[in-house]
Amino acid sequence: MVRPRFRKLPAAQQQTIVRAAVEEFAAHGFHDGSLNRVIDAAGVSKGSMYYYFDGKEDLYAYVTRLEFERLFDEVGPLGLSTLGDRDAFWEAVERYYGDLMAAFTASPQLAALTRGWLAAAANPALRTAQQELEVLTLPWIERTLAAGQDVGAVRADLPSGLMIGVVVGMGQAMDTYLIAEDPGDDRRRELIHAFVGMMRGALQP
Amino acid sequence: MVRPRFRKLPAAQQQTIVRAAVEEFAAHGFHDGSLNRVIDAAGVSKGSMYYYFDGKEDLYAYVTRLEFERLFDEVGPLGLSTLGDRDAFWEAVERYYGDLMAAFTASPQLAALTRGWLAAAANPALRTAQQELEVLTLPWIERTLAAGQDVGAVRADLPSGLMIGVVVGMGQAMDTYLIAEDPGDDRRRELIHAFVGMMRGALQP
DNA sequence: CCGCCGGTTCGACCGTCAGTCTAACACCGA
DNA sequence: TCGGTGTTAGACTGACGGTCGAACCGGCGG
Repeated sequence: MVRPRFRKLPAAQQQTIVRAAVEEFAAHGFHDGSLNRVIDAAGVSKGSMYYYFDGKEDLYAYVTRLEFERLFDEVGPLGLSTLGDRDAFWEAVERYYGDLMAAFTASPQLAALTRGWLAAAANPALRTAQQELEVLTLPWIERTLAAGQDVGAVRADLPSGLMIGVVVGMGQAMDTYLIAEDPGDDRRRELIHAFVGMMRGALQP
Repeated sequence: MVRPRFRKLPAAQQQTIVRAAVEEFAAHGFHDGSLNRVIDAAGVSKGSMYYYFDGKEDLYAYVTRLEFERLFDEVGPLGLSTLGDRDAFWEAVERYYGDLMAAFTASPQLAALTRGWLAAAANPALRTAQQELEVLTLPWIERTLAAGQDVGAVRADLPSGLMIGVVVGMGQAMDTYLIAEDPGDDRRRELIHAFVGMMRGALQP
């Protein structure tokens, strides 16, 4: 866990460190990202870095969480309360997914960080960082699925753990495809529509 | 690429090295697996190892491919020619998936290696190993999807690259779930049935 | 028998990594 | 001025993947 000392640092210095770390991890992922390079880039000594953070994984979890929170703040919540029927639910999901993808294309660095996170999340070396971030994302997915079940848009006969896994796996595939192909706006909308259609096919009762 | 010299070694010594590498990578994955430990366990010098293989990634790709080929040989092909209608196609897929999962539970080491491979496949550091193995698996998935399209069981309005990605992503989620939960035989059959149902919902026209 | 040569084996060595540890520093109240 | 506390610096450790030149070995020509 990030030490409270770090939060007491002048905002500018916090920003310098966080920015250097985000840049490094977005460019090289967790494994190939170098803590030593972050230290050099941020102009801080190794001793200080270890005085602020428990280690590389801690720093990674911290900055990734920071960026994800920024993303979720920016995109805003999925308006779950106003949903009446199944179609409305899936339309809301599609809109939301489109917003997320737009945020990713607007910030390639965030997209790279997310891709790296998805790629590395299964690695046991990141177990604690993973748990820290899952606390942020999984309940969100779970709530969304539950809302879909409330309006009869999502099947309720399977363990939610399995459905969450499938949703994450499909989303990861879609993200990778969209980032790799980088289609125009129209084509992207089209692909997202088809993709949410696939998700609907997989999840509806 | 593995050097031809390695194949000229006495079979026993090849096996010693391959076995040590499989053990190491199955236990720790690619990143956290140590080439030095493989070298120690196999009782071969570092110079010789680098005389046989280009490096760690090369060794990993080689032994993983070996294990996958063994798996595919064991499970055998999906009988595509005899398929008449959609239901028969999806039943064949379900049978095949069940066989794969049975092979995994029979050989936890192979399951661990596969899991590690799926987890690490997205990492750019493994690009060449990834391509080497995709040559083995992707055409197989592609052919299966094409056979499904022939009998009208799989939609034909999406790029196959996207569908392959989605299938792999869903499969990965299912594998992870099954390995983590380790249900009994009946429950596993049940879950696989539901899972293939989800896949069908996602892929059918 | 020697000398040589290509294929093979060996392990010391290199740069880099994440992480540890101790000495020094800055500030503050007594 | 002195001790104490919070902070910074960077030398150091062991392990990593990878490189390299020396040594070794079997066979062949002289």
